[in-house]
Amino acid sequence: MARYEEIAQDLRVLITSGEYPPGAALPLMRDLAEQYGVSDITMRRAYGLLTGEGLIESRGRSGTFVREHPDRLRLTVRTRQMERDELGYYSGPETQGWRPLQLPDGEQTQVVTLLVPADIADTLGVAPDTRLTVRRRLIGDPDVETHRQLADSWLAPWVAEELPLLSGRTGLGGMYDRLEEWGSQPLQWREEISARMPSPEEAAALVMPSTGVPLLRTLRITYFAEAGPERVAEVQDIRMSAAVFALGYPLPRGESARWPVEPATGDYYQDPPEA
Amino acid sequence: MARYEEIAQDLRVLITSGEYPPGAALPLMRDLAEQYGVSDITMRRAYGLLTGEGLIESRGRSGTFVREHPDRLRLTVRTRQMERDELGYYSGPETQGWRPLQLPDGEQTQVVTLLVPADIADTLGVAPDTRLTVRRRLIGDPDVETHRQLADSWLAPWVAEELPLLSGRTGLGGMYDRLEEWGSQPLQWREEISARMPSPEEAAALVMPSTGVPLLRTLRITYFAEAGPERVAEVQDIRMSAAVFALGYPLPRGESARWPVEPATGDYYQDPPEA
DNA sequence: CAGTGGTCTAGACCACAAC
DNA sequence: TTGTGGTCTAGACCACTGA
Repeated sequence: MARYEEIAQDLRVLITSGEYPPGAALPLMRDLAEQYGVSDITMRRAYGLLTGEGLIESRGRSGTFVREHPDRLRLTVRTRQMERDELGYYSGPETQGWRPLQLPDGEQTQVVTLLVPADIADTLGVAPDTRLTVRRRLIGDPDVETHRQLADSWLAPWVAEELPLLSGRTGLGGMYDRLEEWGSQPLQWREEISARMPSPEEAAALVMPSTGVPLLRTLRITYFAEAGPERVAEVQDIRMSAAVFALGYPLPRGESARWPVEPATGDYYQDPPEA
Repeated sequence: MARYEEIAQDLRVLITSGEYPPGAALPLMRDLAEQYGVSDITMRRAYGLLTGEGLIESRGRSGTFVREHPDRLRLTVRTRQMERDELGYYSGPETQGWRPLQLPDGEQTQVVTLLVPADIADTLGVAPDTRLTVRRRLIGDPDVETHRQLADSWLAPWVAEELPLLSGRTGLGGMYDRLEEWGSQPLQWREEISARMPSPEEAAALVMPSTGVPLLRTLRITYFAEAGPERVAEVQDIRMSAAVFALGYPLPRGESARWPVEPATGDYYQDPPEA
């Protein structure tokens, strides 16, 4: 084990045992380096390791502290609201005050053409290197800056072709109604939850550290399945800080619904970074 | 922006634009350092940043590569099986071959007394610094070393007192039946999903990198609610690599079930690291 | 203005991978 | 054997925080 790993391990024990409780200040890097008889840089690596694990955080030039575990918002999906609403996010009493926020470019809704993330391409049934139009929104609590979610809506090409829905004043809520009329069958929804590290842009938009805290990601999939094989109409990609949110699902008693379980592909972020 | 961040950004663009596709080898650190006219260490930091984001990985001494996104297993819970089964994990056709694996100490089931993670203490209704007995298992596919889940079962103190269940040959499956008899009401289940970075021990047990890939975490909560306020009997803490697993939930049509939504507390790993 | 973390360099040695 | 990433050091300067 490398020296910096040993030191990190020492600190880990002190932190998880409660010696340094959440919020406590850690010793100065310089002091500890001297104590251990290692160089500045080696000590920094030890601290860096723990930062990457989400155990500690350095606050600018005022010290290094044990990370507090903030309360997490437990969110549940409400299907009925989803059917009416055009906002792609989790709702409930705790999200009453939520509204669209400004994206980095100053808009509330951004419509751009991007490379489709690998797992969404897979779900939509398009080639992995396809570019599609995506509708992006940032939604959250204007008063609590960390309570926000970034939501992308990807429409299947056949939907975009069949229905002139994206334009004008037809919200997504209206779209679901129209789709059901058009397909003469009810839509179904499912969600697939995963996690990965955020891109710098995502971290900035969601006001979360870009290291130590993962992104919790929900793919909300809208599809027809009643007649014949599954036909995916839309995939919403909802991203939020895993330090701030937890997602809840009731488990119905008895046999739960199932769907095809072919392996999904993973993804990593595909947003075009500003070069 | 620091020099190493600029360089990382350059590489990010090359990777997400497909210039360096998944699996491709990145230039040697030494070469790039020379090209950019920076020191070795600065270039290492740039690479380290991208590693922490999960974009690239270095394979020992054979080079640095763009991370492949492996197929993710999409898992669904089957409630019926859960009622019968004593194994705390997600099941379905793709987990047919799964069985208990050996924990680092060589056992299949480890029963130890540990500090309760903050969010589980909260759910169980015990003080944050309580120590409780936990039953730990590692379950997975013996043939695919990354297909594994680490599951801890925490019993509420009142359950441990009321029923002599932990000992002997009474599995958890049996426990649920007995609990329902005892309480003369059906048990209910819900799941709360979150993510955080793994501890080194968790990363080792789950055969995942300890950096760049988050841990996907499910709290499966067993409780009585029919008569009076909610009474939590057990919390299972199921952890898996977010690069390998995604969790799926069907959304029932209409009003979905709800439960109390007080903020949950966050957690970080509390396992006793070997000092 | 002192304290503290952030960045950067030049140079060195090691250990394992792949041939 | 060579290539490659991993680790470590001593020393320096910067920039923001907070008294």
